[in-house]
Amino acid sequence: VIELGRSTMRTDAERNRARILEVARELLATSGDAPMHAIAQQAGVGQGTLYRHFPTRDALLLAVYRQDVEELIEAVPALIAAHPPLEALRLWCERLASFGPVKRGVIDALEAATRTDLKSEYHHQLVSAMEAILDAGKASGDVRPDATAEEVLLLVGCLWRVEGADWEARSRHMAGLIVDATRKRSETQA
Amino acid sequence: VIELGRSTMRTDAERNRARILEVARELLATSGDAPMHAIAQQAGVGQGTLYRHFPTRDALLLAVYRQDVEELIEAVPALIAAHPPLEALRLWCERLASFGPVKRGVIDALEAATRTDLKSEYHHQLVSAMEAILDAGKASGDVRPDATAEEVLLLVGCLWRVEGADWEARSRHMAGLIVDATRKRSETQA
DNA sequence: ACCTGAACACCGTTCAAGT
DNA sequence: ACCTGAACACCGTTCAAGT
Repeated sequence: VIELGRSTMRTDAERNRARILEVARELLATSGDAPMHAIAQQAGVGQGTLYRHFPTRDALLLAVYRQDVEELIEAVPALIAAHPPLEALRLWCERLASFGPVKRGVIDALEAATRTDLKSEYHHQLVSAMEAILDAGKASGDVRPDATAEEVLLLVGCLWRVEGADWEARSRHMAGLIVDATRKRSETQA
Repeated sequence: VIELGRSTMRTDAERNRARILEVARELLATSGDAPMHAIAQQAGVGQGTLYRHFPTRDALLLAVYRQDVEELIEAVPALIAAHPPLEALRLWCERLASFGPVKRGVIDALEAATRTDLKSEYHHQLVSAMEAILDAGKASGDVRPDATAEEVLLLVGCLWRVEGADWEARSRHMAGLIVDATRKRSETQA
């Protein structure tokens, strides 16, 4: 049979997969390092089933946060269209930060994915998204021409690490610092 | 007997401790996640001895990189004395980056230490060191008054993550971005 | 006092046997 | 096809027995 992009999965398999993702998202949000066996048990499946759907721990983590990451990537064009570049960058940072410390696993998963296969699909997409923002800013003269997408992404990655009670206000403030780091400086530079 | 700060350790114990540190530094530089048992074996001691000297893996990591961290902290006063604040910050960033990707374990160890006991001795010292730089810059009017030591430290932490062939030039460039993020902006701000 | 190394607990991953 | 769960390999940590 020819494999279509569609679900050629058996119904029970599909249900299991969905249930695993649901449970994993729940457990990982609270404990962060929930063991695989606990996820399988809570989902009511054997460990083998878990590994059939997600061949490795990192694969599961990435799948759990895939939606968030994709949303982040897809949001970029609209942001660029609706706002001046630096404002778009700031809004994107805040959206990223808004996932909050609870979902800090996203970036860990991404980092892991980036490290294992250096040409990770998502890594490339994230770089492209950031490049779109920066290029718009360079065209309008708001963003310094020497800022690269990779390094700004690295800076933006810090937002996930903000902890504590007022993480929301503090990460917003840090987003401002990052935006200013990419801003083209006036001629009166030191 | 009264415990002095001095070495009341038996000579063999002291030699073991030194040898463990030496071997650990070596192994961790290459593999990064070298197992405890391998370190003990390579050092020629039992696992119990390893744990007698360093009660946990994090403790060992921190001890291995203690020298680097202390050097980083102690370098601050001289930098402030010899350079204008923003230049001091830049030089400090570069010194930090100069440890290179090989020793990336430093920050991992620090992060782990910070997470386990939130009032980690070194975390506090690092914040104080960064505050000294920023305060000097705020006094001279070069640094924006709203920049906090914690957030700048978070940004600086990204420097460790720079990888690839030309990591040296790229981390130097990122240090420039971070310095600009803390710079007080002229009145002609958007 | 300090050292040794077998043993424990735990976790990611695999696989023979089931349906 | 897909599922189950016992089993394997590995790693951090402990502890009874040695010197």
